[in-house]
Amino acid sequence: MNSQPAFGLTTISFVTILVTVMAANSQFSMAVHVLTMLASSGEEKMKSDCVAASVNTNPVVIRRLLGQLNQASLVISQTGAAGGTRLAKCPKEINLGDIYKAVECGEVFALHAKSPNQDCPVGKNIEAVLCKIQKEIDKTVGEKLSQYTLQSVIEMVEQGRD
Amino acid sequence: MNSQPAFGLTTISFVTILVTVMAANSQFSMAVHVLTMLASSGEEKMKSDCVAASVNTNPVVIRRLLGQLNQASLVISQTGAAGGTRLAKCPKEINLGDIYKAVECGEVFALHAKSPNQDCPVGKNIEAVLCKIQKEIDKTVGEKLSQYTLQSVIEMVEQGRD
DNA sequence: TGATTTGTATCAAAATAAGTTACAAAATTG
DNA sequence: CAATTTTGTAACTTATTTTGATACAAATCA
Repeated sequence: MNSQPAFGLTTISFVTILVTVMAANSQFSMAVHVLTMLASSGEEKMKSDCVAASVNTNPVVIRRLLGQLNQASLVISQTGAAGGTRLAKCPKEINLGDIYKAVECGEVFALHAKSPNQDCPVGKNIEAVLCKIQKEIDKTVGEKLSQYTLQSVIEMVEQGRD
Repeated sequence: MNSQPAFGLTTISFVTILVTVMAANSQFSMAVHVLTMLASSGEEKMKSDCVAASVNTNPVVIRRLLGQLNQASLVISQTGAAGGTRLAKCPKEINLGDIYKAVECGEVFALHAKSPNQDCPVGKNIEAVLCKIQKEIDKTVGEKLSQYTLQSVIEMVEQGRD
């Protein structure tokens, strides 16, 4: 009777290529923690076991994280006995923006899970608009995070000490 | 032999109080979509079925979302036959910062899942530091999002139309 | 050579997000 | 006022994402 018309159905195919990257959630926090630990150890290499004990997680979780930080050239690792990881640059030369980029798949909010109805004028165009906004917000977050160096984080951690 | 000392263990109890809030991920995107739909309908109330058809989801998902937007005084709903939802203010008076606040539990990155080791000088203090940074980043995101009004989103959606 | 440590694959578990069904309460319509 | 429609919510299921654990090869050192 007075029922509003639903839009026509659209069939959409997705081909999902799953690269098994490490998940991304509290990883930024963990990464900052890990790098702060490495900084506190100076030139000396740290083992994943020791870092894991501070972060309170499994050494493998730390090693996966270090893998990403390594790819971003923030740390240097060495295998074998007496192996371990140390910072690749000094704490003043690393900022939180670098870390965010290194670990995040990098979006503040997610776009629609399912594609909206393409037969609706709004549904057809909203995704592109949201995508544009998303990119801008992420850029803003990156810039803001870049204002903090790892050195400044270390100083804040030290001040908090009682 | 030369194994670095692990920090002592700390037992931490969690009491998780689960308020069944709607989850928070692509909800901001959905919320913007929903409000754009309502705006396009002007004074006239829209039904959750119709909005759901555009977003390509279940009407209940939309109603849950509308509940949050209602609490934030962004929309007005009416039950019963000939019921539905309309905007509570005009699109120029709603900005994306308002919407973000309304739907998000509101953090760009998560703090540690498990509390870090309190016997480690870094573990003991890193959370507070990250929390402070998190708050500042969220503030920045809110401010940036506030630069977009719903009206401006509508205009962008209209421009994308072919 | 033997011990140690990273790197990575694979599996398991937990947490989170999204979707569905069901139904009471509210409001309109005839 | 009875029938119909629509929101509001609870309860449940399913899917996806995130985290944690085990296992082991390759690298490195003493």
